[in-house]
Amino acid sequence: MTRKSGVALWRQIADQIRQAVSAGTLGADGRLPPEMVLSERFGVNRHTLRSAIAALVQEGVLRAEQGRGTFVESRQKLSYPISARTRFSTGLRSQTRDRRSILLAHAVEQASQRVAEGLGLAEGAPVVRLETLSEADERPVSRATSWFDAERFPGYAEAYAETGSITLGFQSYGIEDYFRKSTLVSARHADAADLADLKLSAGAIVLVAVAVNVDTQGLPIQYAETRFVADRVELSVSTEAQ
Amino acid sequence: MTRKSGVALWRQIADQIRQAVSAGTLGADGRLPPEMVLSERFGVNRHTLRSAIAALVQEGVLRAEQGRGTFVESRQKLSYPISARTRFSTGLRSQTRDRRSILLAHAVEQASQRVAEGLGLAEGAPVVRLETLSEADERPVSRATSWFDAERFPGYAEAYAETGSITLGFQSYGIEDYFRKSTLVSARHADAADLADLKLSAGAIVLVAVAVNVDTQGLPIQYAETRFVADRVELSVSTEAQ
DNA sequence: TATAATTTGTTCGTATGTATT
DNA sequence: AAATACATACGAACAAATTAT
Repeated sequence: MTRKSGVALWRQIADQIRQAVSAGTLGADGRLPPEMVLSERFGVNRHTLRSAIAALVQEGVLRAEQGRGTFVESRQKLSYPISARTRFSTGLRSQTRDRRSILLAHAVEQASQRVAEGLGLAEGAPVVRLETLSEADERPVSRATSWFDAERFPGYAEAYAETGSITLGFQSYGIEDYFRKSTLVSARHADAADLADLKLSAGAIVLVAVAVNVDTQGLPIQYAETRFVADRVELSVSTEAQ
Repeated sequence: MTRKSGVALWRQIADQIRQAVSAGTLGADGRLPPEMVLSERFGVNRHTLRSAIAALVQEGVLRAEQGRGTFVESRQKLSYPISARTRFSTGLRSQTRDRRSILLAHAVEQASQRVAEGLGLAEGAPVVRLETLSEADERPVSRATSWFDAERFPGYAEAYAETGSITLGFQSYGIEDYFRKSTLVSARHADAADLADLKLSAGAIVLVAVAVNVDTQGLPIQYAETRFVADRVELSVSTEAQ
């Protein structure tokens, strides 16, 4: 194993273990092999391997018990559906008990070129911006920034704050139904803000979904950029029966 | 900025710059501020900043010219459509001139539980495995592992090698049309094999798409796991008009 | 054209973190 | 626990290429 890549050896090993565990090629029975075995398998010193395990214990991926062994903390990935009927609030309801969204901040601002394009507005048009955080089982899952046309939805932030839901927020403006038009999915390292909001450690990955929702007439009503914690979430695209 | 996180300072800075550039908050005019300015802005020594820039130059994100400055190499992301009619070969045709797929290896093996489930076969049933690499403009874009029912498609690897296309390979078995049934999208750090095949540097991210294709009767005919270079690819999900 | 200013590239030295033995 | 080797980070100065005056 080489160093010099800018990533310490213990973190490289930690990443490999995290991945092998999630792929099921390591600790499939819930238990990791002894440190000596692992250190030989990865070709590193036991000290280095222990640093990696310590980091994963800190992250909540593993649990080490003196004299017994190291165990996998079961953490199934949340599967987030993406379809024409995608709703941010309903997608994960069945998979987790305690799920909630938190409104971190909101403001009225001028639409950037990107936002204006997504909402079909002129650049600089007034838009409402919502910053929200979603948690499942007491742990952060996603961090979203949404924009709405401020002329059509004045005070949308308040409507959202009262109802606690995007869908219910729209209902107070007479919108009974809406559809997901498009979703662009990419992935990148979490930035400083994401690291703080989503309580991640350096080097963590976020899945980024840029989505446009439209009303029944096909007019854009929401432009959103959601950052999902890649370790905890997968996106499920169903394309059958069209 | 802290060290000791297991990720070198220069790499943290590199990640920040890469992201700021792609977000347009840095080098929007195609030119980066001088090293002295950047090193002060990020609160690091000029050496450290230069290491970060060197890594991004190596990656192809930036270009440095002595005496002139450091410039942004425009590299638009390839947008890969995901829909019921998704074809691996046709998706990117319009966005790039030189695109090709390379068959790295193939074998007949016994279906693992995961593969068997995807193809609707019994665990241990014989399957054909294809290892392929896709390039666009001389650079690796994706690395895929595909499985096919060996009883229904004996010698599929040869059919693929001759035609150079999944779609044409199916045609030699009388399958004129097929559909993408489902796609699971996740993201992770590239593993050692991905780093080598996709010519990436440590810490790089891959978008993983696990897909099932079905024939017109709805029977699974292909189970595939594709790793896309996250820096170069975004997945585009269209969900309108259902 | 000549010179100064700007900007990237290189070379010292020193201190600390990381990994192995 | 200690010794050793390498990678990372900072500081200062100088060299080389380009641009502005």
